[in-house]
Amino acid sequence: MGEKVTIATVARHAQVSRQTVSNVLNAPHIVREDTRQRVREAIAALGYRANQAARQMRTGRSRLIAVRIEPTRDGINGSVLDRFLHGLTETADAGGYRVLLYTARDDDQEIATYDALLGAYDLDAFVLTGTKHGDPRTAWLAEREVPFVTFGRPWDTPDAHPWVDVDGAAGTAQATRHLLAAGHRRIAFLGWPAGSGVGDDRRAGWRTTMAEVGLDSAAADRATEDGIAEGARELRTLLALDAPPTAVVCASDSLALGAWQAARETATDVAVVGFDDTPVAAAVGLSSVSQPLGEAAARCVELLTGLLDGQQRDPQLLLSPSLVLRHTA
Amino acid sequence: MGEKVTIATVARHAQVSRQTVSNVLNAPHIVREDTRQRVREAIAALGYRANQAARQMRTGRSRLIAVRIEPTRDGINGSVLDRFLHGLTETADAGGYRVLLYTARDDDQEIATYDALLGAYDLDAFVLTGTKHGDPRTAWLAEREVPFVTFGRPWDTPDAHPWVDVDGAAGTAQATRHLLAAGHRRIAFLGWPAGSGVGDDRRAGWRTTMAEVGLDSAAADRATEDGIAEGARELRTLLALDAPPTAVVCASDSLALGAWQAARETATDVAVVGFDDTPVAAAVGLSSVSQPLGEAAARCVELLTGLLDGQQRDPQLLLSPSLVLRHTA
DNA sequence: CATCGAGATTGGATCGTTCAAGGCGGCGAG
DNA sequence: CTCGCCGCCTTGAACGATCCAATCTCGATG
Repeated sequence: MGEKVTIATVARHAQVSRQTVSNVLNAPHIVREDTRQRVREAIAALGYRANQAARQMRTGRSRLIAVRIEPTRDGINGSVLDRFLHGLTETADAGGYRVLLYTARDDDQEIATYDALLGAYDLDAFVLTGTKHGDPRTAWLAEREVPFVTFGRPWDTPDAHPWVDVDGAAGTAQATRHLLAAGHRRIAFLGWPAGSGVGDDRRAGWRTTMAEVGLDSAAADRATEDGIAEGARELRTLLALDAPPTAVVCASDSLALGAWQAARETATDVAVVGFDDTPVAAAVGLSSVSQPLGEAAARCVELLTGLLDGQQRDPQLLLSPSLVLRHTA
Repeated sequence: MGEKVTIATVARHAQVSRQTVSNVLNAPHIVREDTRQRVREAIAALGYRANQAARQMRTGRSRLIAVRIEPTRDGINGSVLDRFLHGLTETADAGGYRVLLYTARDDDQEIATYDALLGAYDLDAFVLTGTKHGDPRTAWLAEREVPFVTFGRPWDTPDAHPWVDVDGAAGTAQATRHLLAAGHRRIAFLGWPAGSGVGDDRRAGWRTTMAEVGLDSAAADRATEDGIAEGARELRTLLALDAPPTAVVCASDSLALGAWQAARETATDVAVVGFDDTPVAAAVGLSSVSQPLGEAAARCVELLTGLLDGQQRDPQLLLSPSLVLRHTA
């Protein structure tokens, strides 16, 4: 098996200088057609691959993008990350970038990791999944002018940095409209305590849709921590109302699954729609709002590569989820 | 913000040569105690971080490990990868390595990716999740002496390369013993068609355990493709037997979920145990055999770093799964 | 025919690190 | 006293790419 093929090997083989080979790779338009052709053939014949380390040392860019992989919190909602990562990797590959993983227990440690990765590997960019109010991580990155995109809107200052997100309100609105069309009038919402951007957004979609058709919603609005048991508990309180709901829109599949199980236990016919279209929803036949994760990932990468290659494009993007109907609604 | 800190900056600050700084980092024992101390202080004071690209160019090693992220096949079983990846990333970080992702549609493309990654990034090692009979990927890697570990045994030639795996037979055996202890005698197995190493292994655990207590198992052995519908279908055929089983051990949570649903529909009391302890199992309360994924990942990394740093250790490792009891068994 | 200039090509320097070889002072042995 | 060795440190070169400035080529032009 041959000794390693460098740019010099290619140059010799194609009877040109190193610089010409480099130009063919990085600025093809300034090389004469036939020369370019000859160099390309030599590259193919020798199986030459540019050494990233050498390129990186000179240019300071690594063509590496970092993403955090989280400790699979819940399990039921956690597996969403999986699909996102896959999309990210695929799109990045297509653009000549690679995806590097990192973990962190908290924000401070995550910032320390940024520092380490930037220092040692010259990372080109970061993708953050989810942001919260007053996120220290985005501030740190922005201050140092490190390119990054978040999957999830910044809830305080909408234009602070590039982001891609899925329109949660549109998702719950769609679910609510579907239930209305099916004849339901008393439609409840099962969500998280006010204060989380994502949760409030999902609640808003339901509330405004109800208001649009002149239905009052205040009494049928529930807020609780995420979880199956919590979903079941809240559904029972809803059923205890004078005018119990005939359908429930939920902020997560965990809550939806709990609600569905509770409804079935009490032999009550209640339509349920979850959120995220997790494997669990698919497995038990739960209708759910599905996020276009692959597309979201692709857009994140496109935004980043656009940023890195200098071409500015619209740095904010809101995607629409779709409703997956199964047998619970 | 300061200009970049290189090894030369540290050397000047500590009043030594570049090489001495390098030695403190890579071979501390050959540097005198007080000098070492002085250099370490300078490193800390300046916030120096070794530039990976430069190091890599010289040594040909990148401290990068690649893992394939799969296209989330089923969904129900797919989310296992997530936990494995997290464990991998965490352990790798601790050992000073980073994890790089890649995708591939088929074996040929995967091999092409190996080539590309090795050529451009000087990858140190690969982690493969799952192997099949006569896997071309392991052959390719072995031929080129690229370090790699598989999560999953090679079924043809057990000692061909380093691997970590979970003892599937032990898992189904444990499940079967649990059911026996609970008084069951007619215990069926719901698995995949013979020929897949993993599937045959899981079946064997059940069969030998049954044989040990003198119970015949042939009639209650079912083989089908993976899936919820398939699990439900097979359970119905089992219930149609003259002596229907009172319990079923399954090769996957998909099959188990299908079986459980079918059993409940027909109002038959059948104990069900799944395999993999997926989020779905947790959500619906399905008992399942749980693989120690975090530990498996950690061992994979340890094996690799051991290999890379020259110290040989036992290159094959079989971990024991554990039975998670919920309310289906 | 000499000159010009645009475009293509060339050689040298450079990025930050590690490797290979060599220097220097002190200690023990001949 | 001298030599050799050893421990500790320093110097020069190299890894493979890109950037920069200088040079070459060649057709067009005065």
